[in-house]
Amino acid sequence: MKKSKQKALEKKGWKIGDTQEFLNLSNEEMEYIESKIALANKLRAYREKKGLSQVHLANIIKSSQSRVAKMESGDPTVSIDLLVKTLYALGISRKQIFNLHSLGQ
Amino acid sequence: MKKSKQKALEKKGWKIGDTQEFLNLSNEEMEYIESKIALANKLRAYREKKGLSQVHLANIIKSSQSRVAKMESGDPTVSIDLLVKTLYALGISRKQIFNLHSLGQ
DNA sequence: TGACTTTATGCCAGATCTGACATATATTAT
DNA sequence: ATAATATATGTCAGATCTGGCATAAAGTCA
Repeated sequence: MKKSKQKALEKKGWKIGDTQEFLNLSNEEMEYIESKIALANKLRAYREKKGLSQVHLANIIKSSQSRVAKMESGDPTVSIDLLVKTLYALGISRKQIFNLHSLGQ
Repeated sequence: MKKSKQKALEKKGWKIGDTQEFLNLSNEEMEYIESKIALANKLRAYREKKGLSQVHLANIIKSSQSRVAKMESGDPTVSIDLLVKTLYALGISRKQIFNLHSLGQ
């Protein structure tokens, strides 16, 4: 893993510890973190595409501007659940987020 | 929404309330619940494909059999985060779960 | 049948997440 | 430059989630 990437993640608030510990981040952990960051990027892109401010989006989902900022920055205190719920609130479809088949109803 | 679907969700522990309230479940809420159930189904399919019991999987991810059972049944007390982390622990790739582009590193 | 394995359900203390607030730092327009 | 708007960061009480335990129910096999 590149040092630049470590710096980027640490800046986002992920407590990595020393380099040794960082290098030992398991693939699962990296996949999870990168999933969150990718969802965060998707959220920001959609919000901006709709011309909404973070305050406006916060009102729509009944949250706060600070939480929206944290969602979009990939803050470790934000769950994938919150990101997914927010993307749905913006009108994104399930197929646009997940590679999941229908429930076969 | 079909009555049969309501029954199925209520059996899983989703507190829907009366029919009126159920009918008012927003699209976002339905998308969210169905996303979780789809991930739950995916998890069970992968675990069984690998020939693992819930106990074995619980050991791998350092959790408990009961939590694995709840994950696979779409229990409301299980987060998408936990489902995603568990899928990654089983070796599923990000692309297999999300329609997300790489972070462009 | 009954022993054995697996999965499901209920519960709870401790851990994590959330909304909200305050405040700081951009960014934009004049 | 400075006012106005937008975004970022820190904190915390209350809400939600998690692992683990106990126990029930369901499935498997001799």
